[in-house]
Parts: sequence; C-alpha cells; structure tokens
Amino acid sequence: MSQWNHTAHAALVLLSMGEASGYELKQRADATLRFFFNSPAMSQLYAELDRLCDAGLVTDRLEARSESGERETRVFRLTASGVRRLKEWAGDEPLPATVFKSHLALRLLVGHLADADHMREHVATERARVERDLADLMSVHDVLDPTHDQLGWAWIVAEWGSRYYRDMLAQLDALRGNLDELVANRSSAPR
Amino acid sequence: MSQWNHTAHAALVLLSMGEASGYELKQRADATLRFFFNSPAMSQLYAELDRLCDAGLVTDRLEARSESGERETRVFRLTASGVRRLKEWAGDEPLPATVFKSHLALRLLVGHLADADHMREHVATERARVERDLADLMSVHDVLDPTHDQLGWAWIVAEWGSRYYRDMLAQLDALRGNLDELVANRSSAPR
DNA sequence: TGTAGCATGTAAGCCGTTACATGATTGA
DNA sequence: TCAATCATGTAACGGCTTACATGCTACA
Repeated sequence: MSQWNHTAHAALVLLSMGEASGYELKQRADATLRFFFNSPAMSQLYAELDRLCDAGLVTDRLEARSESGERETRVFRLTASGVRRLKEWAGDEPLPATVFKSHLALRLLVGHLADADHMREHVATERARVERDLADLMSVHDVLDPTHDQLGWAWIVAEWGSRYYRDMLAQLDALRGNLDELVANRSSAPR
Repeated sequence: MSQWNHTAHAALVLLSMGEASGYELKQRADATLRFFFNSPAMSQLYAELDRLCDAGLVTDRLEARSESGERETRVFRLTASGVRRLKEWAGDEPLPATVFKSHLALRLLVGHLADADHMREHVATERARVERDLADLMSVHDVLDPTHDQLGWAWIVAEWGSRYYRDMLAQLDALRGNLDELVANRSSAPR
C-alpha cells in the first residue's frame, strides 16, 4: 500500500538537511546514514529521486556547473507536499523492526568446527571495524550542535550511535574473554 | 564467485545441530538465528536446501509420518562434503560487514518536524521490542551449557547477544533522557 | 597531461519477502 | 468437527547491488 520504500524515505530525510544533487546526497548518506541505517547505491538513489519527482514530493532544477554551461547538475529540493509527507511519516507511520545481522555470530555458532585462532581473528576483524566506525562517527558527532533546532536531533542520534559502538567494543572484548576461556577449558580437559 | 549466499550458510549452520526437516529448520532459525542474524522465509529455505542437495553438501531422505504413509517428510542431513564446506567457510572466508539498520534513528533525524510525543512513542515501541527479544533470548540462553563441545559456542553467542540487548536498553533509556532534555530546552527558550 | 573527483544514469541479476496453493495429522 | 500445527512447495514482485557507460572539471 505505502508507495514509498525505505530508500525513498531516507532520501527525503537527507533532503530535509537542504537541497542537493544526487551525488551530494550519496555523500551525505555515507557520512551519516551509514552508521545506523544504510547508504543506498547511487543508482538506487537516482531511481528513487526520479520517483519522488514524479510524485511531486521533490522538485529538480538544472544548474550550470561552469560558464560554458555544457554539463549540468540536477539539484533536488523538497516541495511543500514532500515536507508534509515527511512529517506524517516521521510521526505516524509504524516503526519497522530494527535489523541486526551479525555474520560474526553466525561463524561463532560453528566455532567448534574451525580453528580457535580463526575465530579470534574474526573477532579482531570485527573489533577493528567497529573501532574505525566509532572514530568516523565521533568526528561527525563533534561538529554537531545539541542546541541547534534541526541538528539537535542529529546530535541525539550521533550520541546514541557513539554509545552503541562503544558498547559494542566492550561486548567484543567480553566475547574474546569467553572465547579464550572456552578454549582453555577444552584443552585442559579434552574429550 | 562464491556460489553460496548467506541463507545457504545459515542452513548449513542449522543442520550442524542435527538433521531436520525444512519446517524444523525454520523453527530452529526462529529460536536462535533471528536474534542476531535473520530467520529466512520458508520458501527461501526450501529453495536453498534444494540447491545444497543438488551440490551434494546435503542429502535428503523421505520419512513416513504415519503407518499409512500417505504424506512424507523430507529430512535433511549434512554430508561429509557439507561439513568440509562449513569448516572452510567458518574459518577462512572473509567476514561480511555487520548490518545494523535502525528505523528509529532515521525517524529521530527529523524529530524537529514531528510532535515530540510521537518520537517518545517510537522510542517506547523500540524499547518494548528489545525487552521482549531479550526475554526470549534469555530463555534460550538458560538451557545452554557452556561446557558442552558444540553448545558451548552457542552459549558464547547467547551470552554476547543478551549483553547486546541489555546495553541496547540502557542506550534507549539514555536516548529518552536526551530527548526530554532537548524538548525542555526548546520550550523554555523558544524560537 | 593525466588522474581524481564530480555527475548521471542503464542493465542485469540475485536475494528475499509476501501471497498463494495444498494437504496430512493431532488434539480439544 | 474444527482449528492448530506439521509440512512442502510455486509464483510474482520489489529492492538493492554490481557492473557498465559516459563525460566534465579541477588540479597537480
């Protein structure tokens, strides 16, 4: 029934931060959405922007990129009806379930079939990723102003996100400890 | 290149806990995988099981469900080559990135466009879901034996998962606090 | 002069979900 | 006897990614 998918809503959210080209929107997504949602592929973004234009929630305007004016940039902007739709969605539409998909967990389930060192490596890989993401997110967080009208909400999300990643690091460290313990007990009392 | 998708690997993991019908496998997934991975649709499961059979990683055997033997059940079991594949995958294949997709976060980003009470409701909805998932996961966790050869690894995952959900609850409570603060500051110093 | 970044798309294809279809078995 | 559960699939479709295709612009 609801004509709009997640990516379309994500695009509207990104556009609520100001007009932008598809390319810029993708960069915004990479800088923000990717930490707690998803950064859609460019092709998908363009497709959804087209649909949003057709439906009148968004308008596009061509802007010259140089005096010669050969190639142009399509700049997208929310329309009044787009803002209305965004408001309705934000407040009223039922919240879909959070998706958490940990490939590390799936591997660990069959840890007994593989070398313990391999499992430790997987945990280390995951930990390094989380650490990198946390650092990236913090650099976004730090430029956000909690008292700003719109960015205050972005700050709340960044605050939550940074805690999420910090907690994840602690979880992985505890996991590592449990893994070591499991292996130690196995080898001391084999079979 | 790698011929097998996530669902196929998930099926192999589930089968490593013992032979089962497609229906039983789905129940296993609902009871375990859903907390930190995904519980695939039945139709997808059957499709992947067919593919795994074709490739010889899994065999199926027909078992009568009653004396009359009208309808039969397909019982799937890992083959030696299936176990080999599972081992290789568990230890050697690169770990895909964790997926975390929070629709709540996406809503919060445009919190300034909606009523604050609506946002609080979304947080409450999410919190209730996490609480329920945590309770469900704990009931699985409690029957797991950390000293068991195979189930020890499942215990580790459940232990991690339960901490993940507990941390999430604390995060949502902190988020709620930040939200209240934001709203309070807005109304005391409007515009 | 050339390469990295800006910019916009099309095409193909997989993955996974929902909806649909069917029927046996078990227990209230 | 009726509903819930067990059990196995097919069909249609949407969503998203990857790969491909193209060309401008700025800068080193």
